[in-house]
Amino acid sequence: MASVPKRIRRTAEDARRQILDAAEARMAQTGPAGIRLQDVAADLGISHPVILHHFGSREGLIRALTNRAMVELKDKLMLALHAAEVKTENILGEVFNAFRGGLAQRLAWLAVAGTGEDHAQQDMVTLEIVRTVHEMRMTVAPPGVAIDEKDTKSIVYLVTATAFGDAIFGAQLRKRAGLPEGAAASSAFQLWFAELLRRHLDEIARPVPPSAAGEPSPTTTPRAKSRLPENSA
Amino acid sequence: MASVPKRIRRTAEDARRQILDAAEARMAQTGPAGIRLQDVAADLGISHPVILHHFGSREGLIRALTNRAMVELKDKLMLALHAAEVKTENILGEVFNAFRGGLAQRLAWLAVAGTGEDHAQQDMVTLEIVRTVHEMRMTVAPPGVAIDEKDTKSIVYLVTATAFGDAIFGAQLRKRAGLPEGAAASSAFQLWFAELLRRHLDEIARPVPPSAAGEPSPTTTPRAKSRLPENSA
DNA sequence: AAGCCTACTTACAATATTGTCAATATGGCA
DNA sequence: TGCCATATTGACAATATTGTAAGTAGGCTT
Repeated sequence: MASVPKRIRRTAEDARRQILDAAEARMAQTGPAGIRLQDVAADLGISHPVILHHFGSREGLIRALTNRAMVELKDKLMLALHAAEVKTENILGEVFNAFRGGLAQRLAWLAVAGTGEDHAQQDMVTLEIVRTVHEMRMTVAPPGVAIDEKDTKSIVYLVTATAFGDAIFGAQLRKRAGLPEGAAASSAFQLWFAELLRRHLDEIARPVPPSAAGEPSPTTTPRAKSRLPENSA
Repeated sequence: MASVPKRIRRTAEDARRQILDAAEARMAQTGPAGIRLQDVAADLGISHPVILHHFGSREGLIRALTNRAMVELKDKLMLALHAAEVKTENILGEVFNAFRGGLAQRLAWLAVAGTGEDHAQQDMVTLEIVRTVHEMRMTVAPPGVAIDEKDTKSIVYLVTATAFGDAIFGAQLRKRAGLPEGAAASSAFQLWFAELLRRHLDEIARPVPPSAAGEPSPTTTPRAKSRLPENSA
């Protein structure tokens, strides 16, 4: 009768991974407030001090969760960027794909749930992303076209902010704005946004004589003013 | 000695307003988790059951907070739209101004903090915004150009999502992406984004023959496909 | 097979936080 | 001036949740 094993002893690595998985799943359902040690432990069939044993505190769990999400984002982005290779047209689509699967929403929630300290890991990941994107852009750029690193940083910023905003408020805003819901709608928005961005990239890639930085004629297609504004201060 | 009034008796309206102000201020400092009845009450020098008396529950307080923020957003947007009037160039700048002062961040936090029910008020506000924006666009549009309401809805969605993403992750992302911080940086980003959007609006305003709705040629400048994608499903 | 490391458990502590209830006093109003 | 509605208070209840401590047991090494 008592063939039920009283205890399952995992390796520390396995335990950590399973706990992170459970916490992630719970957060996906109930939002960041749903990460309660007792509940997460219950989902795994363990007692909640196990979580404290492996992560030190609830904050430690959230930190680990955030770090893992950041690494996942980085890996997906790197994969996407290298998959697109020189085919510039597809890069943006690949990048948007990297944010899919609730990853952006997870990161957004974690950013709100966290108390906001110890961003060392996240900072490193972000810098690596910016660096890689910039190298990609310089590789792709036709000779004679200088890519401003500020421009890369701004693009990374815009894409990230938009993806996050879309992830958090997507469902609510779409419903309230009267747009259809579901994955198709989000995908359609991403296509539209990618098109918008690609237009900017096309203009960057076009070499402009340095003296022609005047005002764009508003009636014709505004092709000048392609660079991002120089951030003063 | 005891000239200190033992009790200050406010009107119900005043009490509600003061409580909302205090909760708002506290949230601005400590995030959405900082809205604790005891702390908010302490800031006002009252006891925490007063809050429960006026708002029923903590959820009620957060609902009221959200509603007030939504109304504030609506008022600011309406003011901005009517201030810009027919001058299309400035509309986007005005709209971005409406999101300033931490309003977007407040709304974003509230969206995360709330349990997500009873969106009636917010839905009404959103619909009114969409309706007003659409009327503005139809007024401004040159004769012979039909403005698709789906396009308006998508634009409202994009602007809102981006403003929210910028509000939540702005500071963090800017720092991590290596962009300068401060109001100037945010303003520069808003200028750049407004420019991006204006380009889209310019293309919309250009009347297209209805038969030219085919596939865009990928190699040349993608000038077709200017409308937002039709959302299937 | 013995022993050790440590993952795991049970029980408990500590605290914070929302919410209830009866009593009080305050300002308007008759 | 006296009454009344209700804003406000203080004390208490209920519960949830993080964290601690000491002991137990599982599996790997020797």
